[in-house]
Amino acid sequence: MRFQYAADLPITSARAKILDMVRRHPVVVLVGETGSGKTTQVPQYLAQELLGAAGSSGRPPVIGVTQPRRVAAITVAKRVAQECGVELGQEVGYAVRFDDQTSTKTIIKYMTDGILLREILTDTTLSKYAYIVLDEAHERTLHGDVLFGLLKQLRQRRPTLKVIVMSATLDAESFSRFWDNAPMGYVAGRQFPVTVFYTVEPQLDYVDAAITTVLQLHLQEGPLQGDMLVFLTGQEEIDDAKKILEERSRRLSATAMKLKVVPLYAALPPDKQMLAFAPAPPGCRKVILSTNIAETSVTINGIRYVIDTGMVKAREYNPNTGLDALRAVPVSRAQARQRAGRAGREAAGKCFRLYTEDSFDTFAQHTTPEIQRVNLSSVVLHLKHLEVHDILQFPFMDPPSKDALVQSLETLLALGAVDADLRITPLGTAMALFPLDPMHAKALINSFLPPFRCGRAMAVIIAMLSVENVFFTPKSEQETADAKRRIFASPYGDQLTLLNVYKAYQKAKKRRGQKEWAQEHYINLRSMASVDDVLGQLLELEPAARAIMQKDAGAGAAAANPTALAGVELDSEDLQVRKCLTSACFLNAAVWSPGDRCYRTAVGRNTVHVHPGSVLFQSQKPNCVIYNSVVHTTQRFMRFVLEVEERWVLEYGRYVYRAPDSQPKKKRPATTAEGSSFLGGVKRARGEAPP
DNA sequence: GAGCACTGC
Repeated sequence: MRFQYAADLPITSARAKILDMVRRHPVVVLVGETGSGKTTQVPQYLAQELLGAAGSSGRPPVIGVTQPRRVAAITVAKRVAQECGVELGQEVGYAVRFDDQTSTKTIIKYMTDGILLREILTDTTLSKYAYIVLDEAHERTLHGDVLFGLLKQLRQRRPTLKVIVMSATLDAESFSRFWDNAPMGYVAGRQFPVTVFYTVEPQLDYVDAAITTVLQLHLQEGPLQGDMLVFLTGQEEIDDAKKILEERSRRLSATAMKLKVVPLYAALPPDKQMLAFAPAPPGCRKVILSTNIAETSVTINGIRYVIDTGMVKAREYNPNTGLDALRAVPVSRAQARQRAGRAGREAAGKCFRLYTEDSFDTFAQHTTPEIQRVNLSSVVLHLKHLEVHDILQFPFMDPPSKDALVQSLETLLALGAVDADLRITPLGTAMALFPLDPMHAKALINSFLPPFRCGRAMAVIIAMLSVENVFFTPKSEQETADAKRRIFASPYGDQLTLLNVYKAYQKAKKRRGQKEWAQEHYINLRSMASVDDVLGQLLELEPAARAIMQKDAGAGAAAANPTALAGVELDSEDLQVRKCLTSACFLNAAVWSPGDRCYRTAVGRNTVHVHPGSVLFQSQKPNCVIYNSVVHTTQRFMRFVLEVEERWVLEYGRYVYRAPDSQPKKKRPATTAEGSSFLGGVKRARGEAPP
């Protein structure tokens, strides 16, 4: 393994200082701006340090470098392997879900933070690692923040483990504080200057303002001076803006350079996404209309102008209702700076902010860390599995609200993943094996056990639910797409429809016609391929989960499932699937309220509607449904809805819906203030915890 | 009566 000093990178001059800090301190915070080369170079410096010190026999210790995104882990590993003159997967490798390119020789291992989190489940002290480098820590991803707390605890048990936290933003003091005042090092970046302009007046219609700005700029700025990147909030907005922009640019004088407008958002199929990266045809300026996917996830060459509407669609989770909201909100100042930076990757650029400087000052300093915006039941189950019993005392850098933590414990208790003492149960241990939401993990485990026995179908459904964008619907062909897909529709709802789609996909694959099949039915083939990957992983993990369950049953524990609804030997697959899903998703039940023509959630009595994308949107509304998720946009919509029997919900959820009149409770109880009726209620059921 | 930011295991 040879090393190249990459003398032209800003970080090279700081090498000695960085190594000195790492030698003298257990934890170091490195601040390196975009283009500093820290991601590729620091792990190489550490590798030299290790190889220099080694009188090694046997397996060398590993430098683990985490990244928030798969593409980053893969591309950086490739580049570093090349710089070191080694074959990828030997001394330098990467590991992401479904793709592990490492070997026993691997010294530098790039990986997603989620991979390291799962490795801790099987190697709780991360014994093979000498260094853990947490890159892009400023992004504050859910997995990254959980790793922060776990590594801080782990360092007490394994003081020899060294941690390097790398961040791109200057305010790294908060990281240093979290890590007991760890020393900070700075590495200059290589970023061209970006001149920022604000509007003088606030803009009422930012989409219109964006379109006007694009056209004005296009006419004012010299010919072929670079492409434009416009940040908007979502698919619909982008498609609308594209149409208007194309219309108006057609009316430009014949002498003006042409505009090529390209949309960019995650739901776009890969071939259409590629158009945003292709250079504009000669004599043409490219305008990319993008969601915040262009903020961090992808880099487009040739951008000299950024137009920032200052808005983003952000997810907010309400622990009191258990429901998600997706709303367009102002960006944070850090986000706005990140967007502006996109204009200065190759040369000096300009950024036009469609808001006043005064309003910029009112934006939040940073985007709220993800851990404060999501349902934590999966994270809490993971921590319980790692024997972190007192979740409220876990060292979160920015702790989630107590309500959110308590609510996730209630969910786990209702599912039977923890017992009345909030200790993980065998079922919980089995659930934690799966990279799934706890409800899905429980549905999958149940499906392989009597009386359900629909494991294969359930694994397919859960795999289909855990990938995005199975259906691709261009706005102009919406009716054709809907009609083509109607053949998959199940009268019971979306989960069984997804099963039908997968069965049709498999048939098409058998006759090697899946490409045509996908095209004809407006289905994203790449999503179907990831369904196959997920399905394979679930089926691979399942025997271990079943072994835990059977061992527990053998030890004299209660039967895995209530038997009151048994007799399913004669049930059809549809019926088995519906009962099995209810046995795990009973908290996500909603009942039709004929008076006000909407559904009410069983927990919390919130008003919800069937999502327009559901097969049940147009049909007559069943009395009782379970849903996969609720998202609050213009209204609260249930996504993926399935008709079930109300009595199944009451039976499987009897520890939750245990009111004397056997009606679902009126309101999700406030567990913190008023004596925790739900939690307390289940506690009274001690000794007969839910299955 | 009419809609889905972005990651990741």
